[in-house]
Amino acid sequence: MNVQLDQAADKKCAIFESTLKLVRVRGFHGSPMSQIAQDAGVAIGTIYHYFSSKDELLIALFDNCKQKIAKAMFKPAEDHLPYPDRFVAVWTNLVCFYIERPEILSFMEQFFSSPYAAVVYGSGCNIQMKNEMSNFLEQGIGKNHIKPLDINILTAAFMGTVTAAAKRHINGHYAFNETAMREMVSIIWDGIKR
Amino acid sequence: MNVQLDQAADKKCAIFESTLKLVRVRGFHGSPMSQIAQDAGVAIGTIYHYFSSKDELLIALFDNCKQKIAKAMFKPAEDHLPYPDRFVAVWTNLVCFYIERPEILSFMEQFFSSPYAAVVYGSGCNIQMKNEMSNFLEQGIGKNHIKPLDINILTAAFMGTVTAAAKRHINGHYAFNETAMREMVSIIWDGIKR
DNA sequence: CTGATCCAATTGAACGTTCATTCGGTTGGC
DNA sequence: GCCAACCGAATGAACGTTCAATTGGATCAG
Repeated sequence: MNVQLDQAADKKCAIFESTLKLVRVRGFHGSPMSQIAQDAGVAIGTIYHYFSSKDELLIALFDNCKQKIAKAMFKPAEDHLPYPDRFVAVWTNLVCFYIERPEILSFMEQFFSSPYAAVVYGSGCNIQMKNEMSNFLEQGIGKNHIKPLDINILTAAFMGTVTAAAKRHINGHYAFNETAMREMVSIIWDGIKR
Repeated sequence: MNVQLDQAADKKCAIFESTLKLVRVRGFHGSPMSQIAQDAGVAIGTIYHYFSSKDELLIALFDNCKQKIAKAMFKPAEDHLPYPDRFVAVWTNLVCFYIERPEILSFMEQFFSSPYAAVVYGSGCNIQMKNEMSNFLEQGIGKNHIKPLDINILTAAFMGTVTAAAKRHINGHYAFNETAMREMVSIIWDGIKR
């Protein structure tokens, strides 16, 4: 039973990874189910056993990525760092995660700037990540580390700089080493700190 | 002759606008040539008279958008504002432009996070916008208004905050009025100013 | 242990649809 | 009469999805 579940999880995982890989280089557009299946080493029918449609596969993959992102950002070991250090850590964690897994950044961006985004905005299913991020920033305001700006402004500044930095690194415009990342996170930290 | 050119320009323009409209709500994926033609009020064959393929249409549209963006950002009337004011103006101009024309933001984002981006990165065809933006920021460094950070870091911070703010406004998460925009541009300005 | 039964997991050929593109024909200004 | 602009039915390829058939592990009666 356990073995079966693991096999099923493995297959789902393989389908997810193949989808990420293909979507990054070919777009949603150029990633047919037939190629996803071939790349994942399963039959087309198997994908439809786990996901009722291509749309559902992409939405499930989106949820899966969201969880991975949240896990990569907030590490228990860093929970009790002084707030400014923790801010730098969380920002850097996310940039590093995106740099390590460019296909996830690409997928998330394509997803958000596509009609699928409506599915997510419409329902309340992105509450989890929003809350974790919002909580973190609100905590900073509450403890007087951050100016009392609207949470949306803070979130936009945070996420905007993260994705812009990661994209620039990935497309080869600029190598964001440790120094560059510290410089960049300093820009936003200097801008929002009390 | 002049009339003919105008008519041709009108048709190209109609095709561009229809493509933008459709791509925003349906994605590249769900924007068939047949629907673009119908929405633009031309025959499919007419599109192929102006563009040799769908790919070429999308790349031409990308270039067209890039020019519009550059024009919206840098207004001659603001050229001689004190640098800090001009910085705020340029940042705000771009956010406002994207908010007014969400289909252009959506198209650019989809374009950049799709395989088409490689076409653009590969050739040197985005030199113009890069230069205008780079010049502006380098000018700020040269005149001691901005910290001497790498131009890529500055550009990433600038563009990242712009797109994040515009996206948040467009998808209804938060209404970026004049006050909110000033608060947000202050974050990055405080972070990079000398 | 044996063999009967069951069903989730898996397969890929087949189906109908939709797409990008083509091309032979029409129009209208010069 | 010429040619660029324009048209849209026709074409063939590619796509998402279906489904009848197969496998193999789990369950259990005898």
